[in-house]
Amino acid sequence: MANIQQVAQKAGVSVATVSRVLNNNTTVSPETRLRVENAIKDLNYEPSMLGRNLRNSESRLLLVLIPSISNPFYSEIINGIQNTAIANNYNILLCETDSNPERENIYFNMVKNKLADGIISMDPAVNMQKLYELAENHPIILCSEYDEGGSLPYVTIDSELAAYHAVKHLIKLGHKNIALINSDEKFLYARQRRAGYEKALKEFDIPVHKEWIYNTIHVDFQDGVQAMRKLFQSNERPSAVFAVSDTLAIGALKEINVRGLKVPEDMAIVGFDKINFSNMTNPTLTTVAQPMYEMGCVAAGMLMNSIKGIRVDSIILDHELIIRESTMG
Amino acid sequence: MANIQQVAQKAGVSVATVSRVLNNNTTVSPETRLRVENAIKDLNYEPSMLGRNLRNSESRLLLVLIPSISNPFYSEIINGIQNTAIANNYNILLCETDSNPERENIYFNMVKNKLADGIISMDPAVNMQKLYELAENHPIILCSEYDEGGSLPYVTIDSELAAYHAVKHLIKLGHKNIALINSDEKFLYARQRRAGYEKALKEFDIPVHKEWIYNTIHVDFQDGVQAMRKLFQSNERPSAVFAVSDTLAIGALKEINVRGLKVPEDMAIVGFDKINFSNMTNPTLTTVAQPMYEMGCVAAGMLMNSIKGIRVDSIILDHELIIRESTMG
DNA sequence: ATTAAAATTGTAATCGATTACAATACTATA
DNA sequence: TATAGTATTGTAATCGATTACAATTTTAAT
Repeated sequence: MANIQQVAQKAGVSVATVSRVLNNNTTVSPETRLRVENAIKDLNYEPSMLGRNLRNSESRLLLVLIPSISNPFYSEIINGIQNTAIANNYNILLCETDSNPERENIYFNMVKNKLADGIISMDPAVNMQKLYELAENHPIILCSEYDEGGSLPYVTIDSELAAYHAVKHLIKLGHKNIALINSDEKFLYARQRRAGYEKALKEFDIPVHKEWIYNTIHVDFQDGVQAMRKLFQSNERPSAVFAVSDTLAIGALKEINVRGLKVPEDMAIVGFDKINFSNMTNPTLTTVAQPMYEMGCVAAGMLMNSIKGIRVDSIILDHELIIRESTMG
Repeated sequence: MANIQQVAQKAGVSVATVSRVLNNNTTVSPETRLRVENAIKDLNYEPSMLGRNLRNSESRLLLVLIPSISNPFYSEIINGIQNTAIANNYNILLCETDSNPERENIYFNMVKNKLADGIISMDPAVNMQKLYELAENHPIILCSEYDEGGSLPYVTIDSELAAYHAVKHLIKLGHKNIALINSDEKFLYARQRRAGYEKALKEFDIPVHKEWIYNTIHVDFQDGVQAMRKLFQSNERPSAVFAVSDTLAIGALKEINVRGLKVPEDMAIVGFDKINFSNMTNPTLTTVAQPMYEMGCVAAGMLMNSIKGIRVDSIILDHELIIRESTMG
């Protein structure tokens, strides 16, 4: 592997000139440029990022923290982040925390060790204290998740409003007995979605049934199944369910099907996230779409600005209710 | 941010000694070690990977090429790769090609630029010619996909045998009219799975119906739906379908449901891959499991060995038939 | 022809680590 | 005590780029 010295020698110039050609920023005479370019081709030279990064004190890598790679919710966000990053000569280091603090630590250290220039965190279970410590010296953006009243910049949607819209949609369809399958309310988004749920009910003078609110431990398919089982055990059976994630909704759907009931005739369902699979179920799932791709792009843009030293402000993006078969037959 | 010089000064030693403490390889006297460790703590020092990587001529990053992040098939493999990498002080650069040659080029350049130490490719549409060029100077492992008769080391399963087992399972259940939803046969795995399908039929003296073999363009849900529609148009309707991917199978399942038919009573289905969602459909999907996590671990191990200069041999792992509701009611 | 200004190129320091080799300090043995 | 052997530490080169500053060449204006 040739290095910049060898190119310089071959072209009969100094390394500075080669570097100038490489970064075509300062003036290099056309003839010299040509000589250098030929030398580069002849030697099959590729500049080493190791040298460049050390000199520039940057890795041009963005650390992206997600709880789990297999959660399809993050796919499109990651796409947006990655495309934006690449367009700006950055790349991403996708890291799965499994909500495991040790893992998290490894990743935080990567930033301290300059292996990454900044962080986009999408982990709702992230250790906020450590994140703030890190934020003193490194750019950090929260994506989808955020810290209410905190000082870390974020991109997200208005979860309360989105939940409100989802539940209102069910009410407009004539449903009064609407259950909520929520995740653990230690998560901000869970509290907000519950607030939106209750707000819609109150607006239409529908009392809130504690019995019809179920909190799951995780946000997996099986939790949805479990939740639905519980709801079937309640005294009066609800006629509709709002689940705060598609995966939960799909679990609920399965349990309803297993009992021989029809969606939406016997039980309507609304999910949340518009994951790919929500379109593949039978019936297809009504859900709330977050602008995931855009969210990823915005988050990446914010982080890169922050790295450049530009101050960034938090952004709240619009959601959209996607009405499909699970509520409209 | 403190650097190694400052630590050395604070501890009253040379940078060499600090480096020795950092890598605790050569002998450092206990007292000196303590002084250095204290200086490290006092200064909140974190070694820079930029300096280390340049000096060591390595990035300790493994490039992982996948066609699409949102394809759940890769999740577990990636998990395996990442865990193995981290355990060995490596990390992964997860790159989505979208089967786009330009994108691919960007990633290949990252290796040439020393931003990554090697490649694990899982992209069936990868440009083999370029991969071989790259392989002259950089370690490359193929995972799941491979190049028949080629010289690149790979980890995979025996696709033909797996397909054979899947179809045999259907035959043992009494099916004779078995359709095949295959992907584009430009892919090796597609040709192999077709071979397995035909082998099973021949073994039981069942003729191969051209009409019942459908090749999709992509491997998405909608392709499965389309394929099933076509199969419903054939003169004699098959009683079972073997789809070479779960996503296709789930598409087929949807189309069968839409027509008011029951799985497996009216039509049995076998998928391939055991993606997470294959367990969440109604009915749950009989499928062929590849040992994905293990495959990822093995691939990562092979790549790291290859980087170390150790010669590695290709490996074929075992598959497993997962019998669920879509064939057994 | 002279000279100031502009364009081009080179020299050498620098980023932050690792490590071969040299130098020094310590220990044990005769 | 002298000395060989071992343990510990330091010096300085090195990885491969970038860039401030200096030096040189070219251009243009008088």
